[in-house]
Amino acid sequence: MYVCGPTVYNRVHIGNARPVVVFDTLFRVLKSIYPQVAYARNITDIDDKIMTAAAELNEDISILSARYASAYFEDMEALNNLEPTIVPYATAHIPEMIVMIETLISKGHAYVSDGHVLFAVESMPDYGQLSGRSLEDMLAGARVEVAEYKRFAGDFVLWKPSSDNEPGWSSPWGRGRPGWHLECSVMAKKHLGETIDIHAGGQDLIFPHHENEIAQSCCAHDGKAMANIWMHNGFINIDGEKMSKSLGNFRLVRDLLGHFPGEVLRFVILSAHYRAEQNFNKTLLDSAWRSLDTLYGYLRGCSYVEPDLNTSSLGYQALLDDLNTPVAISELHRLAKEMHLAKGPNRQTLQSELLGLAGILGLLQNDPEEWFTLARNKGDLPAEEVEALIAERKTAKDSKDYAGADGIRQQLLDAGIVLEDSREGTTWRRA
RNA sequence: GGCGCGGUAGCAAAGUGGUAAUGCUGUGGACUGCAACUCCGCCAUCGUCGGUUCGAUUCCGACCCGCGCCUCCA
Repeated sequence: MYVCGPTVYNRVHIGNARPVVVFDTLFRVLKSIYPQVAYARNITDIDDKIMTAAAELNEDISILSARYASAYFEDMEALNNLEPTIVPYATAHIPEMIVMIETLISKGHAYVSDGHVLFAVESMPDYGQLSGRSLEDMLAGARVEVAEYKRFAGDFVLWKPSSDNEPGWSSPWGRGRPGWHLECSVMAKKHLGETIDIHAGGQDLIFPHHENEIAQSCCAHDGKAMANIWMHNGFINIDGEKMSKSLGNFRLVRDLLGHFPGEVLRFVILSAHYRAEQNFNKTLLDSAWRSLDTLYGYLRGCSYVEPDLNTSSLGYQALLDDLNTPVAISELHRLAKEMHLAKGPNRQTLQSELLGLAGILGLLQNDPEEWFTLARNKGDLPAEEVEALIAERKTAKDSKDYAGADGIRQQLLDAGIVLEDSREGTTWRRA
């Protein structure tokens, strides 16, 4: 499986996280079926946007891209995403890119023009198939001025020249850098082969990115399909509008993580079907958090059992059916409640089944006790102080001093602590 | 203009030709010293209008509304 990764020139937003979470879940599903799954997610570390950002900071592009690549890994890990099996970097594949360009030129699919190498889309009869566009459609909708070095308006760059102060690599066509689409074709081929099983990414990549990848790979490999299956996730909107810089409505993963556990973000993403558009807002995050609280609440106080995936369960079967995560999540609730009401050994069975399904979703990965009690912010009341006050309240309660007990409870509530009394004693959680 | 997606309860979100999962919220009750948690219950006829059908939210058509891509973009 190949998933198009980020261009590392700034912090990623929640929209960038959606394909990662969705296809990480698919990765987990695949691993539950196949002994070996090769999953590549690239890092695009050479691109004009990176060059612009580096120039603004007067910084070397390799330093800037390394910094944002590691920030990316950090953010993705916080969302419980597993490491892909392969993380290829574009700049580590320049020689292979040059080879592919040479192949395309020799087969008559690419031409050199004014220092550029361009892919001739007219040389490929099926061009546009993935996105359902004809060449005429593309010309009709063209909103950009056609660069004069192009033979045909739809032709795209495989290699472009770099000026002396721009990063570049020497090539048969002079010093330059690769076009964006080429990188993925080359990395997919090198690490996964000429025809891969699944190629995935955001919906917006269908055209032109994936269309162009297909053109490059297919033509370089004598017509072999690039991927057997293409999967595209829908967009995340903010208050009904697309996230964009001009609207200033970007939600960086990093910033959201300052207010919500990573698992809450993951839960939100998985609570909608991956192909559907999703509208992101605070209400959604809050209600996801409460849902997770409910699930962890059932688990709290249970002794640990090994997760055990029930492959015939409704939840797992739903995932096999085009990754129906909303149904899988609803099964999480069903299992948790059933477990809660179950008696005897049945309870452990249900618990391990619950954890097994949650594991495929990458949810419920925290220790239930810590989920409720771990301090999240600097000013949070330390657990020891909470415990001390609870003990104090118990003394008051035991002597029927309910006013005193309620005073302490209120004091804790003001500090963001909610108490829950039961026969076994008092537990607490951070609101 | 071309291509495409969607409109299901207050919010979110599955789903099916035979009267609609699940979560959050709200609400009635039980539990509790009071709460919180938990438990039992309640809250939708599926954008509009036609058609096909014994029967449609689910199929077909028209219309209305929202959105995306066609340019870098997850």
